Amino acid sequence: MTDSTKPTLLVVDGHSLAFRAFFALPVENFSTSDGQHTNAIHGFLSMFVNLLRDEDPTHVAVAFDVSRESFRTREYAEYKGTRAETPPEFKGQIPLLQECLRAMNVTVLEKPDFEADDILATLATRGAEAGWHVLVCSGDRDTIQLVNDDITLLYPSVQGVSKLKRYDPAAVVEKYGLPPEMYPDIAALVGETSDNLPGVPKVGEKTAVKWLTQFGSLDALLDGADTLKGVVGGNLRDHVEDVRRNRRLNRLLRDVELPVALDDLRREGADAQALRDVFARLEFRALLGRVLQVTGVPGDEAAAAPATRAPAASERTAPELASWVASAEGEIGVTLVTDAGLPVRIGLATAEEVVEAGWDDDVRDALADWFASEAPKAFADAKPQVKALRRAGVAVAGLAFDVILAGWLLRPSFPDKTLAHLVDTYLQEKLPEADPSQLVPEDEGATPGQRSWFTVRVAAALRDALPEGVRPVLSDIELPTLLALAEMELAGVSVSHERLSAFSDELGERAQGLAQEAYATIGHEVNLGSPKQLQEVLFVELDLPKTRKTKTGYTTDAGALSELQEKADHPFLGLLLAHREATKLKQIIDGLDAAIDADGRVHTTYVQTGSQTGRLSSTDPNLQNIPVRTEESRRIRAAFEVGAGYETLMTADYSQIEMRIMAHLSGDPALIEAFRAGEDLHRFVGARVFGVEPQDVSNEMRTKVKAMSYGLVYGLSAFGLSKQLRIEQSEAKALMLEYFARFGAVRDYLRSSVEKARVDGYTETIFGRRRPFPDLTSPNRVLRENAERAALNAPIQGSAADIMKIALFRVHEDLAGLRSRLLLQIHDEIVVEVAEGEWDAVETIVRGRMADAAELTVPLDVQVGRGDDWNQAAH
DNA sequence: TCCTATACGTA
DNA sequence: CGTACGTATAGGAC
Repeated sequence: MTDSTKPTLLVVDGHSLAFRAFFALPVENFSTSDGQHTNAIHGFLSMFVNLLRDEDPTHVAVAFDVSRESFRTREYAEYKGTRAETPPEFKGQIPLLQECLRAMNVTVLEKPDFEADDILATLATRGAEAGWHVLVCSGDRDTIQLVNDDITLLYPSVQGVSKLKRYDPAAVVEKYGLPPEMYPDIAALVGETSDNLPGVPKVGEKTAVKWLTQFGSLDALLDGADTLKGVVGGNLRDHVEDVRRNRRLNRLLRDVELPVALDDLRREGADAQALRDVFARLEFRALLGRVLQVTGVPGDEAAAAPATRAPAASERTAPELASWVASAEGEIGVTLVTDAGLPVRIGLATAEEVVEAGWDDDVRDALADWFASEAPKAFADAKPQVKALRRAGVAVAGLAFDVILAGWLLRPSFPDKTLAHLVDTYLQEKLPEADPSQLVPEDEGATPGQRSWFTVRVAAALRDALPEGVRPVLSDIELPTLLALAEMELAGVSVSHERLSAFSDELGERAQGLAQEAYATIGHEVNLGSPKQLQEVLFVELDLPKTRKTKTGYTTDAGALSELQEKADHPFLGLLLAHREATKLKQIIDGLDAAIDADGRVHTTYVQTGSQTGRLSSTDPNLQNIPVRTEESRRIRAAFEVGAGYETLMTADYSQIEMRIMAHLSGDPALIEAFRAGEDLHRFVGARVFGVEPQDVSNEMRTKVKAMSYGLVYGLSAFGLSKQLRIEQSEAKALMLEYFARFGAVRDYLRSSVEKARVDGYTETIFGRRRPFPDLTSPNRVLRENAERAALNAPIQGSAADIMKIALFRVHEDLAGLRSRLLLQIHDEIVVEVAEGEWDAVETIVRGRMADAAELTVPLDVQVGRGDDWNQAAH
């Protein structure tokens, strides 16, 4: 039927179809983990890819309304006046949808003062004039007027956006009894409630069609209105002007000036990288494949951007490498290929030249001095490479740049931390990567030397991209910290398998017993580790009161179970909680035990780019969440022992560092006084808030203000405070009011810091580390309020992280002449393994470097502990 | 074998 | 309806 030689143009009304999708898909099934709604985006894209697949257009455009205001509202202020306020959950999705479409390389059009349908009408008309097939996809009935032999309308049916009804001229005649160009005449007579265009009373589609058929045209009908009889005839005569106005307003403009020519709308392959990025943010997984399939321009490999051709790597001997690094100008990119943690090959590069060599003792000896020198070196993820060099006996200095760290500083929220991504983003080039699906790769990946070549060039681009104030965060905090972390990971911490396994066995037996007892109370066995099965037992079999809802039912978390015990105690609950506690501890112990290396030590990996605030994270295993709160759980910490050849462990932690930063940033005189006086913070605050003498602050008062103080840093609400303290919301509110009355500058600071972030688009720590917060201006309330709390916390948590990093690398540097060494960092605490006879020297260094890490208006208090194991050392 | 949801450990 | 993380398990999708 269709002439396949003709181009096919598809034009889509993005707004109206996304809006339909918004109501068609349940919002609770389509939102990201941080609360961004995505139902309209998902629904639209799903329909859109089906359209691309089924219709296979050669040219595509999607048009959007800019706002409600248009030339139509200027002519008739009530136009669309009855429409309810656009839901904010929908509004926020439009820019994201447009971002998706742009990533698909689909032309997105919008023009102030015009509606999307005018753009569709213009493009459709121009397409038809060019002799093309045109498909118009819109949820607005007014577009029926566009239908002719060349233009087909695809209109979403009542069932939803996935089913589109095709309107060609015959279909329009069949449905309305008149040709498409006369549809606006019908609409003008009947009126359009959704556009707030009243029609002629008592005139519906039937009457309108009858009249128009009878008179042949709307003009003829209006001219001959006098001849019509009855009430409806009178109504028409009374509303002639309304009809004329309706007809003027529902005529779509076909000559809107647009910044594109038809040829610009040619379909292109998607920008796969950009698409992956935005879909990752939207947490769309299944959709990615579908979109790539229809937009990938199958069979046309050239459509994918060709990988950048790096200079060929030149193989060098050890002496050649030594002279090459000695004579090379400027920064040298370094890439070390490692195997089992040891170097096997090295590639070096400047922006001009690439050299490589297999790693052997000669190469090591030839490069050792250069590595140990201040000669500037750039890496992509230096830490594992520095560790490999250290294992090979090579010292590293002159660490001038790490592109992965720099990329993270610029966009701490971005999950893809690879050189390939940075090459794409900052050089607009493609890093050659071997296709893992090819057995015999046609295009080889970049060699290590070539990766170094990309690294130095990305480093240059990132230096330009890093704001002035952020550069010192990289050079003066992150890079020195990296060297300290490499050594700490290599050192590891001695953990006693004996202590762990004894405890594990004990807990295993206890858990067994508790499980049996629990089964007895309900008369059958159940998997106590399965929330799903527990829900069945608790809320169906035992018919206990329902707890807080989750996606899949009702929560069985510890807090909810404790509350359940108060309401309707059942022996099963206590046994379940005890079982949970025992199995949780056992699980942590077994994981830790499995992580003990042949050297009897546990070597964690600190992920320097692992947080959005500047903190470190710790993995494989995570040593930053070893239990400490209960007496029993501290037996795990007791398994972390001083290693052979060392005298003791030292722990040093900052006390109340976040509140001190709060005092510094807010300049609150009362809070500053509290810290300068050096008394118990919560007692001091409690005295002020409750209007008593410090010695008269009761435990209850202290608990309350302590929760309040900590909560402040997280953006706690009266609701949250009341829940945590198990007090009435009104009491929590009163407590907050009293707190802020005494510490007003704290409130002022918190308010103004969020406001500043809203204006700037990011927050900043004391040392200039930034974190972007685009959601502070989101119309989506959940998203915006989440961003507000995170923005409140970021400068405080981030400044604390900065301070600890500065202290950490300075301690590391000062320990250089001693045998004692840093082992662990747990956010506000460090653990040092102290060698025989070095305690006093180490204590001086640690106390000094930690206290002096930052110059605040309040002192930084450091607590030091000593012991044979981590638990003892904590006291 | 993957991913998601739930639960829970730390600062 | 309190920020920042990592890990284990169950259970369903593939």
